[in-house]
Amino acid sequence: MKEENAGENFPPHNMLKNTVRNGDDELSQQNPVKRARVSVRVRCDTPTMNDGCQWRKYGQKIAKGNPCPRAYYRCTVAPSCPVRKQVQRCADDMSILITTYEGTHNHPLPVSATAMASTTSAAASMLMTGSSTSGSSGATTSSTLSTTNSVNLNGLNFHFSDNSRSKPFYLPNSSLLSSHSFPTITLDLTSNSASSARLGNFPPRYSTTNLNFSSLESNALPISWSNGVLSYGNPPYNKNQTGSLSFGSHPQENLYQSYLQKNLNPTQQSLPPDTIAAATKAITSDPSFQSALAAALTSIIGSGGATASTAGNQTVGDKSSTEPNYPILSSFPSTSNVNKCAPSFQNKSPSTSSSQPASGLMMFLSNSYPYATSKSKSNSPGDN
DNA sequence: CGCATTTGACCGGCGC
DNA sequence: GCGCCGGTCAAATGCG
Repeated sequence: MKEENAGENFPPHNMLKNTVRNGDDELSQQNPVKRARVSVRVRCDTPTMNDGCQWRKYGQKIAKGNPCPRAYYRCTVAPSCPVRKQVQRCADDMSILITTYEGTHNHPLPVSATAMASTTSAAASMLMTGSSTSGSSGATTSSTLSTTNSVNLNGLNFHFSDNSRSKPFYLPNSSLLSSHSFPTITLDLTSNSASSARLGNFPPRYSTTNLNFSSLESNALPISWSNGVLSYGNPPYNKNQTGSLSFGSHPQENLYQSYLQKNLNPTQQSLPPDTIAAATKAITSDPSFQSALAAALTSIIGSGGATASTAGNQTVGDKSSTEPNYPILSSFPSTSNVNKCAPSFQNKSPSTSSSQPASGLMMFLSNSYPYATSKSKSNSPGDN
């Protein structure tokens, strides 16, 4: 593996990125053809969201068409972690924060982060599977005129679009997803009003995949937490962070894997080349995915309160996984910074963050919060 | 003192 | 071939 990024990359010796574009490298290793990106849209007034990972800002740029600067972050949990994320506020609605994750963590993540990550990865994998297949059938969607498919899962709207052949982006302003031809999944966690508006804007040609969680509500989260699969506890990493959920015995990685094995396996696309629609269907119908999704959502919330309250017993799943590579494609909205987008509670707890009650979820999803920005620092160094 | 963030410049890719 | 835009690097500054 080339971790050219290895934490050391910053040191001045390669002053020129010359040739080395890590992203590509990873890309090649992980996905020969294309790499999926997961974009998360949430209503958040804070500069960044919390996803349980540590991020280091390495750049900021003003994208054309969007008055708001786009910030670039790199995962610092592990020096060699290639994962990057871009954070940008939606020009149309400044209250919406768009975070795009790219790359795969090659280190254990905080539980709260992994939960989200698994979800995103699953979605991403599925997307990729579908996209790849689309090569032949992809036309299917496009031919229909609309490259976007949406499915409603327990109140969650999943929007899949195939962008491999069309323009990558769905927001007028942004280039946030400018991935040239990388499939992109958008998890839309904005409130209905916002998201719907936004989605409405998505022209069929946009090639992104969108997961719209716009109407998340308690009922929307059928979640299977109860399964016992998830439990709240203290994450291995962010000790600072409170809200975290952990998986009882297995890292959610299992969910992810099982999910992949069942349906997403990129290599062996079990999904009918039918396209994204099929993929969407498959993914949405897959309980594992749902669980993962639920986990992810909880994680978001959790970052806030889950632990706080329930934390009593934690089942820390911990990094049980010592596995070198996490299947995680990316982390979710996160927590890394104090500014994390989270409920107003956070205002109170500057330092750490995070103990927001689950109720935060609703807030998180539906309301906007006052900026809590302070200086963003990376989140807890994890415990490691 | 060390670490993270900020800001400007540079490089590469893509489109025209 | 030129210009534009996005993305990343790197030095400087600030804060803890």
